[in-house]
Amino acid sequence: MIPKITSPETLGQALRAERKHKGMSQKAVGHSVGMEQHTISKIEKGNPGTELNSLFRLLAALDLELNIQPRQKPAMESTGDNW
Amino acid sequence: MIPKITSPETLGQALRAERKHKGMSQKAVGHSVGMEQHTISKIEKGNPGTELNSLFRLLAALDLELNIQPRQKPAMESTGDNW
DNA sequence: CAAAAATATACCCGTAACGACATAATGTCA
DNA sequence: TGACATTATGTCGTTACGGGTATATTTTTG
Repeated sequence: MIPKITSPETLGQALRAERKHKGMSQKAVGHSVGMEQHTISKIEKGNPGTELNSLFRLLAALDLELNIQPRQKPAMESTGDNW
Repeated sequence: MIPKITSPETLGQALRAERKHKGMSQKAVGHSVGMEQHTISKIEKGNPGTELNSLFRLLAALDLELNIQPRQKPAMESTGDNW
């Protein structure tokens, strides 16, 4: 359900989903672009200190590109809490 | 002409375009989210070491969100070349 | 269930981001 | 042209990334 990407956390979730969708492991993806497995792990977990450098290498590994767009509706949040 | 965003450089270009489009200065944008003007400058100039942290604060300042998508065609550039 | 694979953490180290502040280099406009 | 605004660049101190390596924890699969 395509999460809105507005934070390192949501970005990490989206990246993980894409990786899984391609059936690859963190190790495989990382090594394909010279990154350590633990770095991929941190990115997917939403590490806010991740560098663009790393982000774009990961995107390359997954054959993805980025886009920016106007923020959409606040869209009532999600992560499992059923208020 | 929406550049494909696949590197810190192209991301920086896109962000600068958006900021200009909104008629804001680096200082104004930065201060609105607690960032230094020189940090905005570096981001727009394509600093690969920029942290996601900073990126998302800037996106928030500009009221933008991110999206990931499959890489598009190598994209033979531009002006109507019908090849 | 056990064994194997995948992911999350941890530590050390070299490097660099960012805030804070300052200044130089450009750009804009009357 | 000069005054002002904007953007680029610099230093210092604090903090943390990411590579490298190792290990713990979780998930998958037979």
